Amino acid sequence: MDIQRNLTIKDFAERIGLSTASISRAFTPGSSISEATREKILTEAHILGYVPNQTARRLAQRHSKLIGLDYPGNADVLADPYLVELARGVQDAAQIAGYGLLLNTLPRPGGDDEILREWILGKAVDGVVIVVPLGFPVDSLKYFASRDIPCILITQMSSPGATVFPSIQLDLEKGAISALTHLIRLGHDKIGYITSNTCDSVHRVYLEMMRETGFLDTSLIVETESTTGGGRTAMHRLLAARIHPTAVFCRTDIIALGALRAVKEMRLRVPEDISIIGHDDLLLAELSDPALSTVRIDTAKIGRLATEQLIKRFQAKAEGTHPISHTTSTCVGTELIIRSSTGPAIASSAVQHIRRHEPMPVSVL
Amino acid sequence: MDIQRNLTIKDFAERIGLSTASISRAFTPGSSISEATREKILTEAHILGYVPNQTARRLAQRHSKLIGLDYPGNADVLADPYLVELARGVQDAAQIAGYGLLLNTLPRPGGDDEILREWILGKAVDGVVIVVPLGFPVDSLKYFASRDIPCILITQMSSPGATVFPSIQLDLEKGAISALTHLIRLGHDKIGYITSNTCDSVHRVYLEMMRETGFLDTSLIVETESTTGGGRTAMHRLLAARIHPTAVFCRTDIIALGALRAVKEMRLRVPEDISIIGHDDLLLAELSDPALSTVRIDTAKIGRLATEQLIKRFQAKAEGTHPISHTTSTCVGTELIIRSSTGPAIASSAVQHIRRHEPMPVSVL
DNA sequence: TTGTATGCGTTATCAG
DNA sequence: CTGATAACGCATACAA
Repeated sequence: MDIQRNLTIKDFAERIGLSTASISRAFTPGSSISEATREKILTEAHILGYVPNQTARRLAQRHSKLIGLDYPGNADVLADPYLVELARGVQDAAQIAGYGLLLNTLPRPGGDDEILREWILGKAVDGVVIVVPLGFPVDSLKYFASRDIPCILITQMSSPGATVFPSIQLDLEKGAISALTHLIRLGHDKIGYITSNTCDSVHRVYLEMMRETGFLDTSLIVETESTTGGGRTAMHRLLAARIHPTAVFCRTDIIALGALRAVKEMRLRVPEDISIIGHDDLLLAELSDPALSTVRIDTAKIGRLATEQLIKRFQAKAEGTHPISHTTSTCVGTELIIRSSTGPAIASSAVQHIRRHEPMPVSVL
Repeated sequence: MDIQRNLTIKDFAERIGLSTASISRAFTPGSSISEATREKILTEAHILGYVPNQTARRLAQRHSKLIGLDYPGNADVLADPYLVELARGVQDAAQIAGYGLLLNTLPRPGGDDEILREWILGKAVDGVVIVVPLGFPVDSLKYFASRDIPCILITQMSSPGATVFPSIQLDLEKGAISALTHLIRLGHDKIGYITSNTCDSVHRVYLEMMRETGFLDTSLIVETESTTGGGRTAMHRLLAARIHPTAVFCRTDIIALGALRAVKEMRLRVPEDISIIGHDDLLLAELSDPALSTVRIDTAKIGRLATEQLIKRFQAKAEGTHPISHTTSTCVGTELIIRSSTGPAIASSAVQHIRRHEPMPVSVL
């Protein structure tokens, strides 16, 4: 019993003496076909190795069963643990619903949204999850809003343009406030801030709280990219200054990990000499030494949520119903996680002048 | 100038007074069309928002421009940094070549290769990269070898079944030998081994070298899953024994990170009291404290290599030429990276009896 | 170089 | 419930 290499629905139908329509129906749940013939077709199919051609199916059904994940501005999605977490949530939800996930990880010649054009206008995907970095011109996406490929945005709360698409909004304010309050209560008054994003709500919260408490010192703010290298360099710069902070709030755990390393390189202790707190609560956060205090945000869940909502939308569309508003938005909050990298600011003023060694040699660049 | 929602090639052709064939040709590099008309068509298309329907294209061209990545046995691809690295390489190479990547991350009802069936028999993908864990019955994949969807295996050298498909073979022996030699030269004679895989070449090398040197003690071997939790538990078990190792070789960096944590929980120092060496050289390896000595393997490169070879194969097939042998296999080796988690076994015998404190409280379970 | 007509493998429509 | 046939949107001989 040899298996034909290219068994089409027509061949298969002839082989078992039925019409192509019946075959098709056997593979379509909920279609009018007797259980007996469906059973027969399915077993025969398994024996002969017939599986409906997915591409043909998608063309006829006018959907691709594919979802796109786009992160405008950040090309290296799989290099950023935060985005991997997010992608994981999206992938899981997509696959559970029977959808495949397409990633956009490389910048393309012809602009960032070249692939979005291809996806949406070319109907390569049924929907797109767009992770919008703050400061990104959401209006540039308006072009796509009029097409019939649904999109959902993952963005920060009070971000402009959330009216263009439905969105999952991250409410980072409370978490940021908790983190800073935590440091202030520990007695810190020189609180540094290392960030990869100077125009988000976390940054705003930092500025406001520092102003309110009178601790604001803009020389304690360093902008860098969200890599360990960036965090390390930034922290070294903070430590090199005459007045250096006794606590540092890092916008991402990745930055915090780099900062942690820099502190160790200067032979200072965390949290005795300097407290460090991160943001995101990556898996790594718990693993570092000392374990990182951070602001937890369930990234995978956000991805899952976005995807489920997206799928719900174009399934509703397929059924002709539009029960979900076009500009629905769901909010997801954050939560302070206190581990071991933050502590009281007792001896810090003394430390500041005493501890000044050569940095340790760094074996790996 | 309104943009029609569903602009098909036919509509578009009529709009600009040309045939559908010309439109099609304009979007097909290397087809016989005058540069003038192509130019015109492309600009008009951009204005009117016409992009060829990908699905229809794929059907007509009989390929999906999609590649599948399957990891039989491990469902949680995106939770394992090692596999993420691999996926990154695959994704990059795929996207550069204009292919999308489909991941299989969830176990499916009806067996592990259910989705492989769908992919290969349903021609949902043009090719599949299969990451074969050791011990996996490669023969179960033979069923797919006869189909015309090319597969490539990523597997360990001297793994059976590499003749079924072309493969990228990981040569882990030299790296393992280097790692163990490194520990032996440092004076260690009680070398533990924590692994997630008891039937691979690393394990074999460990056994052989321990036998040769007369250091073999099977009570120093612990099997666990490749998670930090697994590594931690395993290390605690080793430390609880009467005779505990002065150095431990961990099969993965993830395990090593967990082990490192366990050592710290017992208030022992790395590498003064216990040396730890990992395997894979994840990004995290360099970040840990102390930085992890490990066996480097360029995982992303392997993914890239596999994908490039896969794409080359079905492009050759499309052109009717078969320049690449069906059982080509490429070897990729490893390299020892010495950082700070390994050191001489000087005081270890003393330590063994002196240091026995209560374990530190563990804040996070 | 261009246009015409047929095929890609399935689904959906409409009779029976 | 089942079968014939027209879409689905594009690519590609083939003819012009």
